[in-house]
Amino acid sequence: MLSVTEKGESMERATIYSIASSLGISASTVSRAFSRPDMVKSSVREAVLAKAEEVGYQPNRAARGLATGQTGVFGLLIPDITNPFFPPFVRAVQHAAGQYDSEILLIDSGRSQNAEEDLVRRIRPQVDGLIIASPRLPSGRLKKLLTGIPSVVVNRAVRGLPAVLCDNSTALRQAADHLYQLRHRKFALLRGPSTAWAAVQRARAVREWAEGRTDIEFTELGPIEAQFADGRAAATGVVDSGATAILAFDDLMAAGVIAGLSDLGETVPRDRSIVGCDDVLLAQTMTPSLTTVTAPLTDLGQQAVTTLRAVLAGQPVRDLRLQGELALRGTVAPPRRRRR
Amino acid sequence: MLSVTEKGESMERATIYSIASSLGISASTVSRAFSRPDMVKSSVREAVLAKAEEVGYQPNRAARGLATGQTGVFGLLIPDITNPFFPPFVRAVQHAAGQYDSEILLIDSGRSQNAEEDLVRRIRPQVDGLIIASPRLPSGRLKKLLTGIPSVVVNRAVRGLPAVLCDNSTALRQAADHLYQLRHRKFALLRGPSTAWAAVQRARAVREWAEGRTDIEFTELGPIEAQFADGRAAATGVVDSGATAILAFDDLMAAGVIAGLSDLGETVPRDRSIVGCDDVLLAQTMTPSLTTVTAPLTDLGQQAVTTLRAVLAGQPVRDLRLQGELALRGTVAPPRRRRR
DNA sequence: CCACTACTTGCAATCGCTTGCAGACTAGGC
DNA sequence: GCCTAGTCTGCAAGCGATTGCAAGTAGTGG
Repeated sequence: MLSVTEKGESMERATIYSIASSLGISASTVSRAFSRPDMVKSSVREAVLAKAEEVGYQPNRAARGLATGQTGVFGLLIPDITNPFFPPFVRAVQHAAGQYDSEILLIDSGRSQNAEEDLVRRIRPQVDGLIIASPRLPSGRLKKLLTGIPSVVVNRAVRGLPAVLCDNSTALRQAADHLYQLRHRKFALLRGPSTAWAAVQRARAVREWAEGRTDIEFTELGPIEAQFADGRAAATGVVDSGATAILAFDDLMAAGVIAGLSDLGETVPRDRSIVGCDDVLLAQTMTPSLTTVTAPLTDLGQQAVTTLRAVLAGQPVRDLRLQGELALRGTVAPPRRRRR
Repeated sequence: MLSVTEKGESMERATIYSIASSLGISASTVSRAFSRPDMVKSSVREAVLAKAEEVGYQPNRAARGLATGQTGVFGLLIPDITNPFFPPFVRAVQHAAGQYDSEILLIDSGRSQNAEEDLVRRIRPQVDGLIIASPRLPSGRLKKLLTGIPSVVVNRAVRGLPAVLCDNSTALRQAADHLYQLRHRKFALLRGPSTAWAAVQRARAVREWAEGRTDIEFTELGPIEAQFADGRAAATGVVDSGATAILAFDDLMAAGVIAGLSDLGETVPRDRSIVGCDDVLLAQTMTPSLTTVTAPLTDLGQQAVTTLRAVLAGQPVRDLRLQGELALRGTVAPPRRRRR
């Protein structure tokens, strides 16, 4: 009789009640054995834990969530998982969250501002907090959207919102210096999308560098969407500008430009030099590999989680600014002597 | 007094009760207005919906989950989000799930078998079903792991588990034919990791193709991990084999081989031809672009969700087998006449 | 030997939504 | 005008955890 009951119970998902009754104690004690171990006599606690292990008990998150108002889930909103910038970041976030027994709800907005708004609203009630990477929304709308939900913004600075940023202006200037020292004098900057914060920052860094010198030609092209195809299409503009040194908004765009130049019969770095930004997988796997400015994607992800947890704990948080570094690789060379 | 109460309530998150009381009806009716609209008189339903809109009501998922046993979340387990094969797939899954008002819990196992087991166990209680892509676990363990949770396996066939597969054997043979017609006679096959189902399938397809002919040399190399670095390291083996036509397990490996060949002073496709598999972003963005066999990643993702829903609905499901296609691009050319 | 902490435990309410059941109300058929 | 069959609606009991409060136990000092 008893064995039947036991068997029947073990078929069902175990609950604190099933554990409690099989141990002859109350459910509250079982609950506390997990959530407030120090409140429970150690012998009892061990018995509970052992039993839980035995029957494969796992707390019901929905029930806990209902009682505590916490879901144990973080939302992660990114504009385009297909952009190789994000996968390493997503992985880092996921791993970091896992350390704290939290899971990640992944949302891809497809680079659409409206989707960003809709999706945030949709997942808001299901998550404890939100990590939103490279949002495209104007600051005002973004801020309004994010009020009421603990969140941290990655790769974008918005006054009043906790941020984790990547600052590559120094490295970008180093890249320009490097090209300059190789005797490049004609530079082209390919700007990224105007709604992308990083694009503005990077453009500014390079522009400031350029403004300091009188012995160079400097052309700005764009805004250009951070996609391969757009980069490829931009190649003609680069050729028209006569620039021999190209600073692309990101690696994907750089790869596009290289392809576009190839369409026009040119080879990198023989005919022109180019440097990208972010050091995505692409940059390392293309041949020749791409000279670029690295982004500490893994740190970025970890810090995003750390910061979000601080926000959730009500601790004061300061914006974090991680540095990119110049990675010298195969797409930069001295300019070719040109027929004139 | 009343206004104070109202204000206080509107500050809080709205519930079916707050809506019910402000409308003078019962909470059940409000609940039904959402979950079983046809059971509610249309005038009432509209009033409820209007009020809900007004106060920004969103059902509490935890509460619903507790009552129904459904979370509205699908788990998506992949071995390595960093592998460019997966992002488009993940996006497709996420979008498809969104259509049904479900979200995606993303988990990256880091290509570890043990992690696969641990992570599945960890998220199992939090999701309605599981989509598990390219699992590395042996069939037996996998099957046991997945009993009790509705799941669909992608890119791996396991008897008794619903699967969504990508069959590229035909396209792979076409690729081999194409190389043959260009007069290649020395082939190398770079096998993928032995725990990867796709690797076994692809190797078999190519091997069968090769076994049919007596006028070729055919070398198998591997197993090789599907990473850039491993492909790069494999280049020397390729050169040693003397093969001029290379069939790589996937695009990432192919890119690695190209880089490795470049290290050895060779150029693709001048010195050797190579074809990859999957048509990941990488394949399209490298210069020259990679001849490869496409994988219908978007369809794969959608079908995975469709299949999972069928499983959840208790409908019978049949394994789905989508076809890859040969994409001719820039890394294949006739073999160079070699000094002898 | 009793009162007084300090620990442990159990009771019971609560989180917000779903749903079986029963009652109320409406409308059509005779 | 009465009965029957629908339609709608509300009541109340869950779902499985958490947690404030009170009761019980034990250890300590007077």
